[in-house]
Amino acid sequence: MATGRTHRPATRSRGIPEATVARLPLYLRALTALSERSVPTVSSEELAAAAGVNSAKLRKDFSYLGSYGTRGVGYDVEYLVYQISRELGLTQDWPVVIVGIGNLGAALANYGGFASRGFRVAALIDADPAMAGKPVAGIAVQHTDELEHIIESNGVSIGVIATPAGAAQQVCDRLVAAGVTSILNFAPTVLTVPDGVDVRKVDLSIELQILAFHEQRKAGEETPEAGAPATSGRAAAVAAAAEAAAAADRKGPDGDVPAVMPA
Amino acid sequence: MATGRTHRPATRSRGIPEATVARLPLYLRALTALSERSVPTVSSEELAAAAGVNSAKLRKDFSYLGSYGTRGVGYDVEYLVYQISRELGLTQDWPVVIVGIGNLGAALANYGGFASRGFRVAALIDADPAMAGKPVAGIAVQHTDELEHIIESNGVSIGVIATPAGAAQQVCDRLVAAGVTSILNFAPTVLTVPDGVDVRKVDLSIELQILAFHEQRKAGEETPEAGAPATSGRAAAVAAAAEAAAAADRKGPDGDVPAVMPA
DNA sequence: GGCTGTGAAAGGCTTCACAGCT
DNA sequence: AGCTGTGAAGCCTTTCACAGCC
Repeated sequence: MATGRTHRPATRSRGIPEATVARLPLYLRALTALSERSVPTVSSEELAAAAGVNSAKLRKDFSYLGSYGTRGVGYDVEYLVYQISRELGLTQDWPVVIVGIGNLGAALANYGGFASRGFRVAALIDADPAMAGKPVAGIAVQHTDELEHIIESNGVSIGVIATPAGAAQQVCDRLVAAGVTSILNFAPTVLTVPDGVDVRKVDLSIELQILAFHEQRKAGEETPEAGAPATSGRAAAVAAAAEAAAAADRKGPDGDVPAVMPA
Repeated sequence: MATGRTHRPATRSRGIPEATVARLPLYLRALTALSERSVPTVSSEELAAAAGVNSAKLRKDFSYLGSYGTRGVGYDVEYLVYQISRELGLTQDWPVVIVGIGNLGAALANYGGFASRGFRVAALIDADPAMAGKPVAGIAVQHTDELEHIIESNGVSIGVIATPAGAAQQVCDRLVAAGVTSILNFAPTVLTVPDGVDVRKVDLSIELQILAFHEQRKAGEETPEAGAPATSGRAAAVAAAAEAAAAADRKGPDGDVPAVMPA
C-alpha cells in the first residue's frame, strides 16, 4: 500500500482501530455517491460491495462508531454520511500547506479531492525565488522564507511535503517547529519527528515495486523454482541499477529540477 | 498508507508475508543509500533505524528471504541489495503504461523513481485527441485508440491509471483485456477486476482524511468528549459538503478537465 | 423474513527474548 | 562479546455465525 504511519504506536484513539479509521474514507465516498443519487437507505451488503470490502468487516467497523443502522432495514445514507464525516473531523475546515511546487506539488494543488472534503489549500510554498508570485491552481506560490509566518497566521496544522528527498527533513523540521502536527510526505525519505506528530507517507515507486513482486510470481508459476541464491555475477549485475535508484532518490518525487533547495 | 490491495486474499506467495513484501522497498532504499556511500556491512539495528522500522521486525522480515546475514557482524550491503532486488523482481525490466495524462499523469511520467528501478515508461496514453503527439517527459502522448496495440506490442503487464474516476473502470477493463495483470490506480474509484489481476490504489484524499482524524483527536484532548450523536441539524449541515465531495470524485485525480472521456 | 450488531474463533503481524553462530 | 535467526507470546484484524430487533 501506498501508505503507512511512522509514529503513534499503541494509542488507539477512542477505541476505534486504526484499520477501521483507514476504511472510513472509503465508506464515506461510497455513501456520498449514494446520497447524490438520493438513495435513502443501504444494506451492509450493498455498501460493502460499493466500497470494495466484505460486509462483515463493514458491520464490525460501523459497530465501533455506534449503532447507526436499523435491523431488518439497513443504514440511513444521509445519517451515516454525517456520522462518518464527524468522526473523521471533516465537519471542520482544515487549512493545509503544500511545500514543494514541482510537478507533483502542482498536481496536488489542482487535486479536487482535497478542496471538497474540508481541506483548504492555505498556501503553496517553494524554495525557488523564480516561482514566487506565480499562480498555481489559482494560488500564488510563496517563498520558503514565509513558511513560519504562513503556518502561524493561518493556524495550519497539516502540511504536505512534495519536495525532493534531500530537502524533506529540513522542511519537516520547520513545519513542526512552526506548529504543524500532521504531515503527509511524498518525498522518498524516512522523516524523523517528535512525539505527538503524525506522519503518513505516500510512495509512488514502492507501490510499483510491490506490484512487480506479485507480477514476477505470476510469471514464474510454471518454472521449477528459482532455487538458492544465484551468487554468480551479483555485484556487477546490480551496481548500475543501484546507482540509478540512489540518484533518483536524491532528486525527489519529481524527477527533474529540485523545487526546494536545502536551506 | 496510501495504499491497499483489492484482490489476492489468502495467497501468500512463496511464504513471504504481504506485510514483509510491503517493507522490502523501504529496506532497498536504505541499503541503496548505504551502498552509495560504500558502506560494506550494516547491522539490523542501523538498517532498521535508516528504514524507520524496529530491528526485530527487520530481522524477521529478512528471515523469510533466507539467512543472508552473518552473526556477530551484520549484513553485507551489496549482497542484500541484490537479494532484495531479485526478490522484488527488479532485476528485470518492467514496461509500464500511464493512462490519463492530466496533472497527475504528467507528474508520474516525470517521476524519477519509476525509471530507475526497472520500470520503463513504455507509453503515455490519453483520450484527448489534442494531446496526441505532444511530448510529456520526453515521450509523445498517444491516443486511447492505440491502447490495445501498445500493450500487446510492448508486452506491458503493469498499467497506471491516472484518469478521472468516471473513466477508470473502462480503462481498467481495456487494459486487462489487452493483457495487463497489475494495476496501480490513482482514480478515486473501486475497480472490479477478474481473478489473477492485482490492483493497488493510491488515494491522496484518503491519506489526508486519516490525518484529520488523528488531528481532531489531538485537539479535543481536553474537551469533555463529543458525546452521543448530535442529531440536531445534521442533514442540512452535511448536504453541501457531500455534494461538493461527490462532484470532486466525478472529476477525478486532477481537479480540472477530464483527460480521458468515457468511450 | 431480513438485516444489524457482536461474541467467539481463526489468522496474521509484531514484539520479545534468547539460542546459536562468528 | 556481538549480532543474527527464530520459536513463543501477545496483540490486532478479519471472518464466522447467530442472537436480537424490526
